[in-house]
Amino acid sequence: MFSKACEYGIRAMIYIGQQSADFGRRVGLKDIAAEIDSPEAFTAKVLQGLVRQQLVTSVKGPTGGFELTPEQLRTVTLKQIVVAIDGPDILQGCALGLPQCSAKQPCPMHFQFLPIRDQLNELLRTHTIGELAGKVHDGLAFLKR
Amino acid sequence: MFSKACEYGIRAMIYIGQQSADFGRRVGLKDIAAEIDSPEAFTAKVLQGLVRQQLVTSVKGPTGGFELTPEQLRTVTLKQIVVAIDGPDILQGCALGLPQCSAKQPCPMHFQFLPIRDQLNELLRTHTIGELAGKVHDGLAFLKR
DNA sequence: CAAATACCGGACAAAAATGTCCGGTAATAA
DNA sequence: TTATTACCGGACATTTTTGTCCGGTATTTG
Repeated sequence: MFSKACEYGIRAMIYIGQQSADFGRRVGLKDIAAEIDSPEAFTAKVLQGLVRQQLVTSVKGPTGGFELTPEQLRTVTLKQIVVAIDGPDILQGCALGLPQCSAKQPCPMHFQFLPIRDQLNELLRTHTIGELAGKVHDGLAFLKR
Repeated sequence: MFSKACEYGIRAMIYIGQQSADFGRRVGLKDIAAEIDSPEAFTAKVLQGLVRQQLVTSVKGPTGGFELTPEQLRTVTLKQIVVAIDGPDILQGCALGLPQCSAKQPCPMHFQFLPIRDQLNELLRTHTIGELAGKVHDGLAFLKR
């Protein structure tokens, strides 16, 4: 479904979000990688990209690390993260890989897939990092194991 | 969503099915690759795997090629093809890549993703190659461009 | 200011996916 | 029987994804 990079990116963002929301605390790479069970250097690369797109904030030096501002917690959605890392293909590409697939020139699965993809779009569009972080805070969801 | 191998495999199967159903005609690799716009040698590899799993039938020599028996047309589903090529992960794996993700130990997206994945499962499980080939035959769907 | 910390960025490495080539084998047709 | 056809299988090549390493830079603390 999603690439490894995207899985790590989402998990990292939720963890950072949870720490920012609960304790107003920045978290370092080592901490993140340990908490979401991901390779540290690779996760760093993914987060660097998200920083460039301003979906998460980073601070260098001692006491530095990654954090989500209250606005980022409230406004950054799963969709933004997925598109930033994997591109828009999963949200709009043809299931059978046809370069041109539309209602006028559909692949054999087009009309069956459409509602499913629409729901996926809706799911990613309507869930913010802050909301998902809340579930982790409440012990209702987990980021590893 | 699906790998390239899987996209080619599904498209090839539908094309073979359409030719088998409409004309009782075997189709060769060159023909298939041209009709579904895929790399010939790579498509061969994918089909070889499907032959081994007996989802499609092949015959060597002159007048040889690939065909789908009436029974294969009626019984082979998209799900069988997808699982044969990409494995079962997309139908059961966690969206965030957690090795253990369940209702008891859910990832933050678990309960939102479940209905979408269930629908995908249902879609793949209930559509046969024969049915999809029929759409191509009727000019209601296409396999390239 | 100096030292330590932690992200940044680019180069590099390994693994997986994608794609190609070619000799071998089975089947058909003349 | 012999030549031809077309799939089979393995080796090989390329590209993409995944993952690592290390020096550079910005920031904080003493």
